[in-house]
Amino acid sequence: MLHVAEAARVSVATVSALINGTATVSPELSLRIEQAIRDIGYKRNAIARSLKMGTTRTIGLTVPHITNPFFTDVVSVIQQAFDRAGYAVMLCCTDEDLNTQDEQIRLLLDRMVDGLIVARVGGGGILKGIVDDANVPVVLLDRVCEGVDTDTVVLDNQRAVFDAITYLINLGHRRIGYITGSFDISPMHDRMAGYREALHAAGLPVENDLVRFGNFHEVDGYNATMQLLSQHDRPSAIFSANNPMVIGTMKAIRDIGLSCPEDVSVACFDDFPWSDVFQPQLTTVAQPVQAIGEQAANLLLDRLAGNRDAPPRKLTLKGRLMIRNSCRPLGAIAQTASV
Amino acid sequence: MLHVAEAARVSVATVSALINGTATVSPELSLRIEQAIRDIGYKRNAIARSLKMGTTRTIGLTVPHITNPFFTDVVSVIQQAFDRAGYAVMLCCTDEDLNTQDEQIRLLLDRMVDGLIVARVGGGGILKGIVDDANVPVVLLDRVCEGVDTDTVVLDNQRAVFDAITYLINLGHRRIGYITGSFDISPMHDRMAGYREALHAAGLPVENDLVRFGNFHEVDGYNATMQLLSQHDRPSAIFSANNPMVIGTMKAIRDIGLSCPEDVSVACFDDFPWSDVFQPQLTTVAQPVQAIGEQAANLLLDRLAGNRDAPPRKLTLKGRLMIRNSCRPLGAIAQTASV
DNA sequence: AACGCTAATCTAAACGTTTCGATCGTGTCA
DNA sequence: TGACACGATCGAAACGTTTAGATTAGCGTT
Repeated sequence: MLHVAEAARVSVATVSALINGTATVSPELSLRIEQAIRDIGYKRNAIARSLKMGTTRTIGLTVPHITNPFFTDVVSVIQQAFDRAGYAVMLCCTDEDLNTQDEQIRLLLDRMVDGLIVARVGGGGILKGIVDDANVPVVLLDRVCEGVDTDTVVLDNQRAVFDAITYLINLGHRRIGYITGSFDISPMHDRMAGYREALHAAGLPVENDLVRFGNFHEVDGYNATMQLLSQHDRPSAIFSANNPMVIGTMKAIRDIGLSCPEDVSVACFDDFPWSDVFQPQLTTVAQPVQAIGEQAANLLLDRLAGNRDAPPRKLTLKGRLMIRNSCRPLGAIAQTASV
Repeated sequence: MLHVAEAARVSVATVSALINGTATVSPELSLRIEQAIRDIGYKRNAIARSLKMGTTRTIGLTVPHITNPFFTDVVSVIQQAFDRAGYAVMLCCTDEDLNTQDEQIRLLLDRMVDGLIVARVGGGGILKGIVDDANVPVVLLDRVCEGVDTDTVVLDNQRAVFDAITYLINLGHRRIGYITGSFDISPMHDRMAGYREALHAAGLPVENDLVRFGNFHEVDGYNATMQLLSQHDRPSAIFSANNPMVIGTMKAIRDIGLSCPEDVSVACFDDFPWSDVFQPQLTTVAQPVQAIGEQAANLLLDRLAGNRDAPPRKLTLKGRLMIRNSCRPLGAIAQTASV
């Protein structure tokens, strides 16, 4: 900028005024300055600007896994929204690990991001402190956090799973296996509640033998399914509360010599673009990824636009059961409803 | 930092020296300073540091689509690598659009990223100028760029497709449809060359009717496949040069009332985690995503470590044909090789 | 006792912006 | 004609660091 000012024989203040339109500068000088900018190929240094202005026009976004199509879709939508608003996005993967998450958040804060969207992992961590400091606005995505009072976008997980399990029950299933991730994160907790609620509503018992834990990876789904299917009285249906794990479930069913949906019905959380066309076509709970991403972006953009003191807003969106052919009717019902 | 210095009754220079270990500071002052840092909860401002140091320890990464699992996987690996090295990653999606890409790159450069990894789109743009300026190191990923001479990691696309098409030919297929993206980007060009080469090697003609263009989206694959299959002499096999389009291909096959592999064999580029278990199990060309990501990261990290003047390094990796059951033997061969 | 050496610490300039307040013509009005 | 307002421009401080070079104190040598 100094060089531009010299070349145009004006002060840096005038150059800045012209660039930002913060003061009127005469047509004559404007011309000279613009010429100098072109000649020199000047580009404003955003770092210096950030330092002075105290804002980076950058937000931080952390997700547990970037290879999970659900997060990918949401990230994509958020990206586009902030892109339109002239913000850059720093994306971090926390790998479902609390320490990593804390580290990433610290990194982002050090870099003076203007806001944070967090699909958090685990319980605790530095998140609460950051939200309470209220210095940078935080939006929680997909996963709420007890004691952390800030803008939030979540799914009505309990209801979504309730619907899915009820669907299975209506098909005649009585022993329904359930594969969950750690209850540390709210969706897993709420989804489990949906499972229980549906069973209760149908007068069915919640059997510990039918619930298995996994850590969000394909291999965990595989192991959990193996355990479920090795039981003497194996479940006739399995619901996977998390999408990467369902691949493992399908592999386990195959490896054990069974097939879906003939021997075992399967449904899971999160939809896939290919679910419609490959067999079995998975029955899934589809999340409104577009809406989730947009709402999260809007909440944060609103805070960034200056609306700092509004009370925390909690948005709850509805999932949608996508019925396909991976669940088969059982018993008497099979006669009439078979595909 | 000023506050810390005052609280510890030392100069800011001493605080800086302690934090960075750039000079020895007495145990006594160290103690006082550390105490003050804790009391105040001081965090070094990375922006101010960047301004002074001329380095942000942040790199820019642009990909055409973040929802494409191939890029997702690669991004994930790159992320981890830079994470380990203490760098942050700014991820941008260019949406397969040259203008967007130029804008994103400018944005990243304004923010003083230390390096750039680009899975570029289209031809031309500002990329060449940036590489030639040699101010910030650039690594090209997945897609080379004529006239842009810099570090590159690509697949041997021609060979990979040659192998896949040859496999189809060996199964007895003679009319093989081919769905490609725009030749603006090198992989599409090279993959097409592999298609031609394989046909030539087998003494088969390259028929224009069998080649269709799409723009990397599912719907493009759908339309292209519809056209291919509506021909009077329809192909017995279809190869999709790009992974999102293959979903469209499968949908078109279904919608037109045919099935895979009975009526039409299908193979495509890029592997999926679910290919192993859903039917038909797609025969694919798997890219070594882990290696691609790691190599790209290493190339850039090496430049960032100071190795600036080494001549551009071009890495070419090999794809691997994953044979599953989406392609069926045709004619005489069918007798012996049928699954 | 004067000197030099070393280690510890500090002062102040710099990085590239933005912005407040000052300055300087110029034209208007009483 | 003098006072005044106004528009255009500028000088300089500030943002929070790093760092070169200055300063100081302590200590062993001669």
